[in-house]
Amino acid sequence: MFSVFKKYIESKATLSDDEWAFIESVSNVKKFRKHQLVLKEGDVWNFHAFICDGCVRRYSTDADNVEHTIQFSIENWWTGDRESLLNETPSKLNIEAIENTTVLLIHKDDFDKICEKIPTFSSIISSILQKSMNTMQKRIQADISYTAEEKYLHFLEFYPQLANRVPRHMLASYLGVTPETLSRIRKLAYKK
Amino acid sequence: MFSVFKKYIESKATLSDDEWAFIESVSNVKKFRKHQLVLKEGDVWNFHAFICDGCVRRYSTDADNVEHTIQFSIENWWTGDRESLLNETPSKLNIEAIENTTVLLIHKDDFDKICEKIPTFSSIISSILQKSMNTMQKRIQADISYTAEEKYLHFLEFYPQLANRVPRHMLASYLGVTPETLSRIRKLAYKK
DNA sequence: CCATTCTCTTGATAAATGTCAAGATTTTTT
DNA sequence: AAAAAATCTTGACATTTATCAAGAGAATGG
Repeated sequence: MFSVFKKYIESKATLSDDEWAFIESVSNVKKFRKHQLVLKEGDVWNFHAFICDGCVRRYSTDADNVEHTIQFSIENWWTGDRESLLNETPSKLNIEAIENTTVLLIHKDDFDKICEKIPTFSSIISSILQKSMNTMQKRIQADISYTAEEKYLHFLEFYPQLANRVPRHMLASYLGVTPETLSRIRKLAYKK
Repeated sequence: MFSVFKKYIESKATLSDDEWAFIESVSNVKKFRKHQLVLKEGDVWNFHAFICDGCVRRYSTDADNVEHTIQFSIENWWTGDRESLLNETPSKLNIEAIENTTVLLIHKDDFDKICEKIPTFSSIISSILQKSMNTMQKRIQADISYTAEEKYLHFLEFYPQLANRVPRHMLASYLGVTPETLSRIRKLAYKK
């Protein structure tokens, strides 16, 4: 599964064999069954995590025990809890495999070493961060501007692969509506 | 006004006189009157922008000409349009001074040079980016989890300085509700 | 393959928020 | 200081979304 990661990085820049050897030496490939937690609320998150295969969702649980899905991540995306990673505080999030999933984990200390040793890698990562910020900003824009129906259609447009892959009640919690509302929206959208 | 920026950076790390001289040589301090646009939709944004004094808001305008405030930034924060900066595409956003505002602008090419020459600076910036991502994520969580009233109270809690500084209709558009709804929420919140 | 559990949909009703219109208040301009 | 413009609030009503309850449908485990 390391090859998936290698292919992903090499689509952005070329690294030497030595560099790859180092990266591989600090990489851990771990498999999670559907429903297993990659990160459990309360634990400190110490990794950078790349999805080689499968699908996970990041979510928080509110005072009424309702789950709110912050993000879905599929193969060739990253996941994790940046807040816990950065501040070394217990995470307030859960990350759950919603399919059988293979994750490549690199401990943050090792990750920092890679970035130090390999400036190319470092700049790839920073460009990924930038893109990820753009994505988050678009999400915020959608959240404050759109009606529930518009949010759903927007999601379909931007993540068509995901719409059929994630359970609907999780999609509802991602969009910030109840499953019932999503169900009704879908019914209306079909008619059009 | 350069001193404000210097003080901000020096609260995080120390740079040499030479390094400061270089940074200052590529910095542009620009003043904006209340209501003036720092960035106009359609223009390409080429800068990194630090607010020395004042307050701006970043907003988009939707198909019905309704404005949606994405973020407020005051002194000691950054502003700009990362998407336009990164992709060199016309911006879809406006940035408006909502007070008389002083901004320190550094052209992206110069900014990249600073980061190359001064690794300390570069790592300060990347840690700021990380924090900013955490903030955005919390915003997303609030947007999908909270009722309008909770969003307002949450805003008061996290940005007490801002609540009295920004016009209410802009705050409403930041929270994703109409000015009328915000007005009613405030009335209820007082009673409690 | 059946039973159980989980997920999705539908209906009835309640609650939250939006829309439109008008008046009060504040700010800006002259 | 007065007039004009912009902002904020309030009321009546419409629309959207949530809640609760029930049943249909799908996935899961023995």
